[in-house]
Amino acid sequence: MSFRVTIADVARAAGVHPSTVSRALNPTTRDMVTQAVAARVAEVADRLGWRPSAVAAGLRTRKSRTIGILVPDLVNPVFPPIVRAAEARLAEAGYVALLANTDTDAAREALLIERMAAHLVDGLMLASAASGSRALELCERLRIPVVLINRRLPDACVPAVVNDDRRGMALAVRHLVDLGHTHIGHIAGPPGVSTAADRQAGFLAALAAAGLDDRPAPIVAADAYTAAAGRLAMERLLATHRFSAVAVANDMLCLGAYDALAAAGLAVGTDISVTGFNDMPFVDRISPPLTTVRIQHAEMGRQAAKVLIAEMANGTPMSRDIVLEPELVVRSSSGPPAAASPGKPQVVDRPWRLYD
Amino acid sequence: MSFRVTIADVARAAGVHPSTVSRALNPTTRDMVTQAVAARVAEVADRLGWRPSAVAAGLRTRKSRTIGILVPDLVNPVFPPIVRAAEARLAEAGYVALLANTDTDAAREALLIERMAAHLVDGLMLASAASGSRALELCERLRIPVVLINRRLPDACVPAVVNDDRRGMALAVRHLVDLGHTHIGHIAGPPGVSTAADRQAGFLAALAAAGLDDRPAPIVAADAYTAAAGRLAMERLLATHRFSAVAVANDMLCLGAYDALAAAGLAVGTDISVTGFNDMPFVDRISPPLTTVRIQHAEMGRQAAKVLIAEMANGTPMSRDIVLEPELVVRSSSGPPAAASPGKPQVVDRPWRLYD
DNA sequence: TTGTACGCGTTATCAG
DNA sequence: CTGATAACGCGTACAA
Repeated sequence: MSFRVTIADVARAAGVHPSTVSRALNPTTRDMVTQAVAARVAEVADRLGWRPSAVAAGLRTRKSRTIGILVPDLVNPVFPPIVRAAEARLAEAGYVALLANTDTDAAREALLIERMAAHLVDGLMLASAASGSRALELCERLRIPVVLINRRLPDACVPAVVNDDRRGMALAVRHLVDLGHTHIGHIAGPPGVSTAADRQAGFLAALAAAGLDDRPAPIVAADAYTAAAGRLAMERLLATHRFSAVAVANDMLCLGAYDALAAAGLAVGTDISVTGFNDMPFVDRISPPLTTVRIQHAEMGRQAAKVLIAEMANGTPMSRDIVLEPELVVRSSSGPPAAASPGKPQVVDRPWRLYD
Repeated sequence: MSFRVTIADVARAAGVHPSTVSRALNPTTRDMVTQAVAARVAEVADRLGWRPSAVAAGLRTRKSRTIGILVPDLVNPVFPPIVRAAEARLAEAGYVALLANTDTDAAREALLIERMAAHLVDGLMLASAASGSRALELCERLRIPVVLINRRLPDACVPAVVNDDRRGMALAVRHLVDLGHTHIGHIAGPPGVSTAADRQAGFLAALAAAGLDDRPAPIVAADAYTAAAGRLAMERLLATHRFSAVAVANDMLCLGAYDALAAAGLAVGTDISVTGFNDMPFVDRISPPLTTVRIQHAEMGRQAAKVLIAEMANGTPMSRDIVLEPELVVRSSSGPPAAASPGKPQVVDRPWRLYD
């Protein structure tokens, strides 16, 4: 004997046909049935403890009220706030979230998408878009509505919820310029990722706007958005260039950059200024607290959910990306160039404490 | 026309009966058909691009190859590593993870469990167990295998994967004692949570073991495992007791405790020693780096997945909890009592810098 | 407004 | 070893 009570059980107990029960219990078709019947059916269903089977309904309707969320690595603190907000919004709308980590592995990503497709996800939120990925064509073939989070994809015709990365990085550079820095370096993100390209573009544009583009800017690209890559990048930057400030493409990279600077005996915020990007949780409590570009984590998750829900309703993807405005948060990792400190004379040719 | 290719399509193309296709394609029943048939069917299925429908299979088998993970709040950095590891292990076994945040709201928790039940989850990982929660009886009624993570529940007959919280806290206290502290306070976790009770018990036991139980220990319980609650708790502790060190029940609480100490003009690690619990990501980079009890985050997620998988296979819950051994990580937030510093004379009656 | 009949894609259970 | 048949639980044209 099964302990599951089905629509047929309710129908029997209420003395009506299963179809009627279905109509009475389904909010969208309730008005196809007499108020009286609806009430009685509802009462009986409740009494019997009936619970709709999302699986059976899904098989019939080809909709699972389920959406998948793919992140590269949940342990990266940028993602939890986004995922959390998205999940909350989706839950409100009656959806359940499937979560998976791709490890930025294209094969794994494809596998996960296939698996989620098998579970008939109604939509997919991709926070892991990279240029090499064939995720999008896969989703298109599978006819799964998609929304990109945090990253765009070149000439992709799927909606994306992103930050204004150019503007955000420009904010950081402008801040450094205002502090008096004239030799500003950049640690860029990994190639093939839109945030890396956009932030680097913003960096260069801001430098130009400040009239600081007379010489090539010191730029090193990190291999990945990890602390280890950040350390390596900063080490290379220190070994090959002179600068008094570095605008870094990502907070995670900053952690490694801090390590490299510490190892070189340089004090962050006084010897060398550092700015990050994301304002991920806890960078306000590291030492020194990081000046960074705050993105709207939660709003990003909410908007992504909203876009996806709309897309699933309309059946047609939104054409325009949603661009969120970033905001500069000034903390102690940035300050005036060392030689410009009160009491120290400004030396024109070499005004900064350097690693050489 | 539907773009979905079904078992019937494959059967037609391969010239066999749908049942045969099912058997040939299902790894567990493959040996019920001829090798030749299996191969041909597989080839045809592949050529046609057949993808199994987990939903249809689930309807029939009453198994969704899906498991739910409930956390209080994904933004709390303890959880991502656990969830990530669990998801990885589950994915290996072919499962998909449904993730949801309960906000430690019992009603919301119940709703989410019901919803997941509707999706026919094969199992549930609960990281949000609190004493008031009726989650467990709900799961039992719904006949959903459960594993508890990080927290136990009194007299619950479901398996749990937890830390040895008593031992962990004892490690921290012992460390403080070894440093020379004799007046050690405790900020406890919220009532009704097993980790709070166990860690407090460990604290008291360690104090007794050190012969420091001649007077009642300064203990304040926080309302929740949040930074805000930690700050409040530390403020109350400072206002009412004397101590040179505090063993705190949780890293999150420590963040707030740091704030309270800073506001009181006390330097963590020198004026007042602080130890945490969890070694959550980034507490090694806050200022000062936190001495804390490291739990095996990833292992906890892996074990939980393993237990659940076993439980689902056997149909019967494991009887014994899995207890993971914690480890003390000493950083700069703990040091000898201020008055014991080299050069400073030891004053018997009042050897600590205090907040009064 | 309600009942009839069937399909969604798969698998379990029989026969053969 | 393979084929036929019936379910799994629900939704929905269509008919009444």
